[in-house]
Amino acid sequence: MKTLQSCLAVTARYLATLPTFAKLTEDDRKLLASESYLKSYDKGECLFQMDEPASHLVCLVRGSVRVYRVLPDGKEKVIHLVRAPALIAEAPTFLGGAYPSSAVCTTDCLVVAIPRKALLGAATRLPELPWRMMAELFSRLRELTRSLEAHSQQSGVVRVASFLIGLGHGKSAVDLPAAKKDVANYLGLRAESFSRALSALQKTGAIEVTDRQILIVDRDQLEQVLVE
Amino acid sequence: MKTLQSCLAVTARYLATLPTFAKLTEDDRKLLASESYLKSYDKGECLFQMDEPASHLVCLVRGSVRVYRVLPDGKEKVIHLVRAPALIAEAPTFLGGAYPSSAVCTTDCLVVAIPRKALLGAATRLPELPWRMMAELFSRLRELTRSLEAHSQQSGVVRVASFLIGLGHGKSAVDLPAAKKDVANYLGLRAESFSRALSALQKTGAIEVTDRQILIVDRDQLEQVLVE
DNA sequence: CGTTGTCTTGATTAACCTCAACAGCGGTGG
DNA sequence: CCACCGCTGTTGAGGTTAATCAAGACAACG
Repeated sequence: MKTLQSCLAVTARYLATLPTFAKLTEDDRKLLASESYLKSYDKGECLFQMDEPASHLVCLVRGSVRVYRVLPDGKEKVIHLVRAPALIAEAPTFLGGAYPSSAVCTTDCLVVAIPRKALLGAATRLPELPWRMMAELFSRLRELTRSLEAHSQQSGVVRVASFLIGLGHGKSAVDLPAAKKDVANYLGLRAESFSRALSALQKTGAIEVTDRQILIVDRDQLEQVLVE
Repeated sequence: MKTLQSCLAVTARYLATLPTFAKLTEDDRKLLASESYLKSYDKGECLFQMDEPASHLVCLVRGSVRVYRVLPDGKEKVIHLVRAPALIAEAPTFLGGAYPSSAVCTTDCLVVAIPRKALLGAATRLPELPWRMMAELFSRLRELTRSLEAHSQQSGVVRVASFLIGLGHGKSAVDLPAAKKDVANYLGLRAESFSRALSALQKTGAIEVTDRQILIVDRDQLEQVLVE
């Protein structure tokens, strides 16, 4: 991790890429930026660990992050695969307490870290901020709900297909946001099963796989998998 | 559903049983109560349905509710099994939009329904209210996270055991909060598998099952199941 | 008394996990 | 430069879990 020296304007510009801060005035963002830190992380570095006090709100402005929990038996469960731009751990930072999960970079990352104190200050100055945070929380809640539905009702191949469709937002070439074993874990599969699911989809001609890059060759066919 | 006539004091008393409103002054609760409705529902009645506009916050003060989503293929997934006292659908009511799920009573229920308008009014009068809502949301988020962990990493029997342990809060006799098929669905199991899991636990002597009532005979043994 | 819905039990099947072996790749050090 | 290592990913064989299909017990109810 390296804390970067940077003028306020640059940090503020980074903040503007996040939906939560996009609608603030430039001055408000600069004020927030003046109390924050711009940091760069290498792939594999840890942003924070489960049970540490939530001292900073992580604004991921470049890169990808794996958010996971360690279970009593030592196994990991990947909860989110986050890609910039996104907020991480806004709830514990806002409400106080410890991070409920750990986060490590799956690529090199650029982060604006907003100290809890600064965030709370901004929240009293800017009454719309808590509402935006709440909306963020709510959409996170819905993501988890969908995830839960998928885990308990759909087969592995279906989960993989719907994950790929959601990943591209309509584009036909998508990069997996993390190593395959982590994507597999996120989808509730073993690495082996994920690998087999990808081969199966490739065999039907729906997709083509090249390392971490997936080409959606036949979207209709891929969507067909969902309803079977 | 029957809307009850009731003096403010009674409705306000009901509100006081909910942690979110417990710390308000009695006057604040009465003001909120004056804009709300006290309703009784029979078992099987519907509180609200997915995709309806979220017009009311449901404060469940007596009874149990099953919150579920209907998937594209028509199947249901039970998201929460709620027991009074509890709030239901606070996020969509607070933030606007539609209910993300449906809710039906699994027992006769008593509810204080707070219209969205009244809730927003109270939120501006009482600045701590949004924070409490947010905390509520956050704990919901954590519940879902745990649920997700359980679904993807633990076997059926383990999920059942840990559900039973959590249900009792230390008590040794617990009532299932819904029909077994709904509990099964909540745990990500078919009714048949849930039935078999209960028999298995009963056979080891950890629990005794009588209809919807579970007696935890040997808690140590039940907890032993979790780590195997 | 038939109907309906819930729950249980048994037999079979399919999905996924586990274990094991191996290929490819990047890094490290002789 | 090559040998070695650790890590990721793929593939195969075999085992286990839970879903599925089917049948029937039982209680609630009109």
